[in-house]
Amino acid sequence: MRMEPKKAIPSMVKDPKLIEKRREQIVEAAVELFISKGFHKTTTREISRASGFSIGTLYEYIESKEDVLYLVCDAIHQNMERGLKEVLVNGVSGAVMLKAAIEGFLRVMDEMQDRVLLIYQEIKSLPKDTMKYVMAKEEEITSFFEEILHRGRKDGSLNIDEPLVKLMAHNIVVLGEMWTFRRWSLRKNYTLEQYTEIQTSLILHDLTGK
Amino acid sequence: MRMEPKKAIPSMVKDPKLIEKRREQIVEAAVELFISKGFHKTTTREISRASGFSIGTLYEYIESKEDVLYLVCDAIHQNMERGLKEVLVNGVSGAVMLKAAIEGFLRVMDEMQDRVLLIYQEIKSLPKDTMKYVMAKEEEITSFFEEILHRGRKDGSLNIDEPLVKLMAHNIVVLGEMWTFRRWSLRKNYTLEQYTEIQTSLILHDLTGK
Amino acid sequence: MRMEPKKAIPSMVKDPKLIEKRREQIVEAAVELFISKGFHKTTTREISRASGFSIGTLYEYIESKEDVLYLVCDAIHQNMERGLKEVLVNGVSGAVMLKAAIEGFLRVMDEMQDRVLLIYQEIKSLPKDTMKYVMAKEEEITSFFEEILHRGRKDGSLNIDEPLVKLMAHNIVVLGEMWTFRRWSLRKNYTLEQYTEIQTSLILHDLTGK
Amino acid sequence: MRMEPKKAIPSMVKDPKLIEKRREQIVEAAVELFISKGFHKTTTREISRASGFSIGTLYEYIESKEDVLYLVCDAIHQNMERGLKEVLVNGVSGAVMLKAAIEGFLRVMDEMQDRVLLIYQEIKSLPKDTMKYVMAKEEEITSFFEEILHRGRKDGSLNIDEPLVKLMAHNIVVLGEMWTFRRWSLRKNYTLEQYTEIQTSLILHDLTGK
DNA sequence: GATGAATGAGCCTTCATTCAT
DNA sequence: TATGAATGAAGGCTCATTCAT
Repeated sequence: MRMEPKKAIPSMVKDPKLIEKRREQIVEAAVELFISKGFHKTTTREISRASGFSIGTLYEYIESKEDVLYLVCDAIHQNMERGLKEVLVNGVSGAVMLKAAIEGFLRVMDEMQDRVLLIYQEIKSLPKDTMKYVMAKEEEITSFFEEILHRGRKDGSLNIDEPLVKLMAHNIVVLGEMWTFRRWSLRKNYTLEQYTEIQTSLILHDLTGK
Repeated sequence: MRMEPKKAIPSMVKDPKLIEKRREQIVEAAVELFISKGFHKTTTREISRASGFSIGTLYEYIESKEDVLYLVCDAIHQNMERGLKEVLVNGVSGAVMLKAAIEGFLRVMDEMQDRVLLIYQEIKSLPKDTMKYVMAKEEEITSFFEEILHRGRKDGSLNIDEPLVKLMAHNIVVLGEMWTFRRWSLRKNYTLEQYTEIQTSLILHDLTGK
Repeated sequence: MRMEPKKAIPSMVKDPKLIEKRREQIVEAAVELFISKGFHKTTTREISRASGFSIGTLYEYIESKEDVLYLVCDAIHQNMERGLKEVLVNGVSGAVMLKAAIEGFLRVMDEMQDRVLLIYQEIKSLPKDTMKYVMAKEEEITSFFEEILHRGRKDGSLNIDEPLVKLMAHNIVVLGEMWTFRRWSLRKNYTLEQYTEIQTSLILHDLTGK
Repeated sequence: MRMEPKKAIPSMVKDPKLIEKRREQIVEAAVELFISKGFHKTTTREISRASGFSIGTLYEYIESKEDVLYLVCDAIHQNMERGLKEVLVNGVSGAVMLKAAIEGFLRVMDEMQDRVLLIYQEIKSLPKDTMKYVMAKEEEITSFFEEILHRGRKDGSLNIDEPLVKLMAHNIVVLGEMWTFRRWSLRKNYTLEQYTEIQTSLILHDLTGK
């Protein structure tokens, strides 16, 4: 999984350690606020207050409110990536790996549902330019599954045509996202375990015939 | 497909015909604006101007900016419903009907992609109360596919367990939505026809074994 | 009691009977609204609705919202005058007449408290020009008591110097007004009868020594 | 004279000294504007401009336009209190004290006539809740005279029955207010000195027989 | 005469951002 | 580095008044 370049956000402060620390505070505060009130209804004052410092200080570490949104999206993606990497088991067939990856992915999506939803709903508020960085991350996650599918294709454990790989990877990712943004209905009818079990077996049925 | 009740938006104007006409103008203007700039960045003045009348007149037909968003969401859903209904063929098996419905649904989603996206991204800006009306519509669409699946189950043309019906309906709807909100990637790799063909065959493979 | 000239308010309508009728409707509706919400917070729409006709019709009988306020003030003053005139007894001494007049005046003020207050609080919203007409009415009421005092002075029943007459008249009128605009405190401690009794005896004590 | 609690108006600014200073500027500017144009016809922009800062800054020190009105009323009352306190002479009989108090009170009312009028005419524009604070001040002033009357009653210098005390205190206060809100007529006929002399002697005549 | 839809100036308030300390 | 007071453009909404029907 190749890492996408980050967007560099200028800061008035020199010390990189401090920048990192402060931005962590900002993100932690902002995530909660964005989730509960949305990006537009959250004020910079609220962000600075919840971050534990003044509005002036906030602007020492960012250049605009939208930077905070970028920082937040980026941090969320980082978390997702961490969760995905933990799931990877080596020395097994692509099929086995896929099953584990889907299960792990759905577990991560379940834990991060509010954050996933946040990205989906607020991404459009990013400047066109910045949005690309975030979309790239999204693509990265898709390619995570693409790679597993490829591996299974090569080792013969998965029965899938080349042109189908990309789409199937999308399907899997959407499976996870749908658990977050259709939760109002899905939760009423299925537990995470049930959901995982059914969706996994549908996918594997398609790809292995079993 | 049972119709959900609409939220009644009070108007200062008495003539219902006129209300309908003006609200159509409002919706037409607002959809474009919301799609291109987003709900929050669109001003009420812009809406009124694009609708062809003054800000005062706009407020004769709505009570708040959020009402416009509701009107827009409602109109979009109505269009979707119309599209879906046209697709229904009678006197055929559930399986055949499902295939046609998916194709038709994807066609509709493709035509309305911007609008579908709009609903997904701005729905959270609706007052909690109003949001329910819009979510109900969303559920309605899902149940459209649920009913087809049920019919196929009964006539034996579809092989699906009862508890799976709801989830499969969701899967199908998400299939359509994903064509709109992952278009940045899907379009690069698949045409609508390819997408339809692959997804339909995956679904039918799951449900008919063929 | 010489009548002050009224301000003439132009109307689009020719029939004077109709004008009078409509304006009565307007006043009746507006008084209630002004009392409960104040002049500024009452809209012309509300006035027309409460009057029983459309906003367009309202403006056939007035030229501005302030005209309504004038109409209202004028009607209230007319009522007060009517009340005062009823109180006048002839063929008695000035002292007896004064006692009766004060009692009657206080009764009228008690009955019309909300309206009296209304004039006091909203009079400043009248155009400078129009305000004069209303102030003149106020002066008229004062001179009502002035005349009684004069009569008592002449017939020897009241012991009062000429230059004191005007001030005493004012004092009496203010006595009545104070029952309306200090009611939040006076009502807690005195009934109208007690209030009347005390104030009357204070006045008469000053003017007759008894 | 027991002090009534003030209504606390939240401010975005932390420094209490600065808050006080800025609010003084606001009050100074707003009093003039309210007197000349009335509360409703004065805009917040005018207030901020006349205060010497921007509209944004104005709202750092208040939460709503009505807060300004409260601030203004409160400041006026404070001035009145200061004026009243200066008038108090100790070590004298209640009767002597009363005479001095009335004279002082009328002098204060004369100096502050526009402001007194302002309170009377705009108090109703305050939120019900806030109005109570202002009314309490009004009561406070009445009780200032009540106390003097009580003292005179106790030391035998004033001849007044207990139940009459409250009403007489009201009468005195109204005497002062009437000098402001009937000035259009009183000024034409009496100077402040004449007015004071006559009213004082009427009161004292009632209370001492002299 | 009556109606009521249309108008738009103008109001109060918010909030991202700056900059002197 | 940190602070927080100051700024003012901009936004949502109201309402007195007009005028075509």
